Amino acid sequence: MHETKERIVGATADLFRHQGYNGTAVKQIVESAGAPFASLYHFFPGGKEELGAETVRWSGAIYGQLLDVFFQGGDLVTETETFFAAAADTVRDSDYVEGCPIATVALEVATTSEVLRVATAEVFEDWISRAAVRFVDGGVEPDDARPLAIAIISLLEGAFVLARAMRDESHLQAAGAAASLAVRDALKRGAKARRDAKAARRRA
Amino acid sequence: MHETKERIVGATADLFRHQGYNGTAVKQIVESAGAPFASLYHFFPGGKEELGAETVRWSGAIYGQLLDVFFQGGDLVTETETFFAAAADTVRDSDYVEGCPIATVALEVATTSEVLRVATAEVFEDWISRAAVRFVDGGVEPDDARPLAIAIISLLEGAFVLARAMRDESHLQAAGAAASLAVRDALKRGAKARRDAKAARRRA
DNA sequence: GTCTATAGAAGGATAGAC
DNA sequence: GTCTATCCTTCTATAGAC
Repeated sequence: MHETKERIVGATADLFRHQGYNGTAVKQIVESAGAPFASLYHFFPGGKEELGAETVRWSGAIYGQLLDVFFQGGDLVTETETFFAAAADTVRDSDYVEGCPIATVALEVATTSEVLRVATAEVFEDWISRAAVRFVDGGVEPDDARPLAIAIISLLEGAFVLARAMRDESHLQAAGAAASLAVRDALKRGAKARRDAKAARRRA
Repeated sequence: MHETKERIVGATADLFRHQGYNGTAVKQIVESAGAPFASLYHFFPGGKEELGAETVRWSGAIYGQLLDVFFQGGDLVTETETFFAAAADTVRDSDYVEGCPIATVALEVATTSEVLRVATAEVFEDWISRAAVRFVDGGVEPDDARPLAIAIISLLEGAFVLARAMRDESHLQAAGAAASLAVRDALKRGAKARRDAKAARRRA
């Protein structure tokens, strides 16, 4: 990607995460990116909406990689707890400015811009299916993996809302405990399913 | 409350839930409320921000009553599942327009308006403590009640984000299942604590 | 690809009559 | 408390030179 274009997207991602889509002005973006105003419309002929969609997909991909960083096929329970602890640290250390780069925009545009809604939906779908794969690797039954991924991501997103509004990281800890419980439950079911399958094979 | 003022707040609440704070223009509000433009500044000398704060508190109180409707001291697990099922119905029946009236605004203003942030924080605190009381009534240990309430509300908020963005109610079902699990776990701990206390009394 | 300037619409807010 | 008109700012977007 062109250097200036990348700076613009990066600056936009920061601003979206802090203020959302409607709260971020195009002028503020180019200023923050140190980019010429005309460059924005050169790289994004579709204007703010096109830039917004690309930014959503870009930061969605960046954050999606975090799932790969935290879930590496070790103990799923520990990894889940570490994941939420890291989120708690981030939100606190940023003085409750940093949260999810997608959620604010997603809620703002869900009913007002189909282009942007689709972009946020694709990011969430990527996160969910990516997490589900990791969970299966970790011992969760395939049928349980997607609902579990949805629950984990919902807990994270919801806790970010509470934590940022109330300026209190403990919400992410409470959500992390619930996530840990959900993972343990899914692993228990996975272990039972494998035992049952083994017993069935023995009978056959 | 004065009739016109109430109409303005009600219309603002609808618009906030659908488009958020920054996405809603004051002109749109008075138009939607069928109210004279000047009335807005008569009732809310502080302008959009004051109106926004009052709207957040008003719809927060309305939605808080839903907790009392769904959690009436019956079986907590059933009540939790009914609560999430109702949320799923609402979001689907509204064609994924209706979600939480606070979350969008909360994320938008968390770092840009202290007045509005405090309003959203107070609503969330009300919801959490209100739910925690209900959970204790239902058999959850006092120390477990608040974290459980935070987890339940996080699940609901996060699932609303996913459901609206992806136009799929199943996320609320997955979140509801996790909520149900968390409640069952808390009830198990509550029952055990009561057994232990009983045994301790017997020994004494 | 970048510059300056500006159009044109929409935003929040106010004045002053009634 | 409500009416109409309007101010000023900010916003997105474009024009046209370089």
